[in-house]
Amino acid sequence: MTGDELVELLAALANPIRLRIVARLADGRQYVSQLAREIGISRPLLHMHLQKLEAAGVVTGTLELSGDGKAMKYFEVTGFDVRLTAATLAAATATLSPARKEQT
Amino acid sequence: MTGDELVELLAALANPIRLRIVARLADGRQYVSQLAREIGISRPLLHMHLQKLEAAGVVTGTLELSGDGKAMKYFEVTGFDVRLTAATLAAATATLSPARKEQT
DNA sequence: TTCACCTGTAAGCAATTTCTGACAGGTGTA
DNA sequence: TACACCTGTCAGAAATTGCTTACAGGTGAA
Repeated sequence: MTGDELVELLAALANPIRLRIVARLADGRQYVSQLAREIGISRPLLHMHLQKLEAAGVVTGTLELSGDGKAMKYFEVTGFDVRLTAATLAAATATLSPARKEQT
Repeated sequence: MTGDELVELLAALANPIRLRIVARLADGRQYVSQLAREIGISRPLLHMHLQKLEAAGVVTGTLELSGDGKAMKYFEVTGFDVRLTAATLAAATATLSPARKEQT
């Protein structure tokens, strides 16, 4: 995992709502609308959070057609497992993309 | 570690500059001005980042008087060690402070 | 005194993140 | 047709974060 990917992962998890999403999905897969109801947030907001979690590789979504023909997008957690230590962070930092200042 | 503390820790580490700070300090303690020069950022900016890292418990700073009487603030990494898994996150999420909507 | 270091902080701006409300399209049932 | 579900997206407000510039005070040496 590169330093940039690690930053993205940490940023994705550094949010109470997104932690609740992960906690809920750790108990089993769920589709978007129902998940929004359970967590108590609006569907567009949940959509945004799920995008960040999926981009960071924390969850994955699959669009399925339920028995009665409705399109349902189910999300579930991936098997991520990351250890945070000064040493592991230092190793990841070595692969960070360079800081740019006046790079046009 | 409570859910709120975890969020603070993740937020503190979810930044390239702060990762570089941790990586540098993992090699040994250093004082603020020198650290700013080594990383290549301004001292006020470094000060702000160090505050976040210290608030999250990632680093600690001690103000010392060097031999020639100058006040130097040395920072070093703490021995943090956190594992990120759907299960560990779910456990921490259980202790999150409640989401407030219209709590005046 | 002046210079070179060290520390901290406040004001203001730019960029990003978070969130709401409104919209659009799909299927199946009454 | 109308309603109840499902999906997605966009525009704009609100809040937070990141960063720069400028300032303040300290010590020791020339």
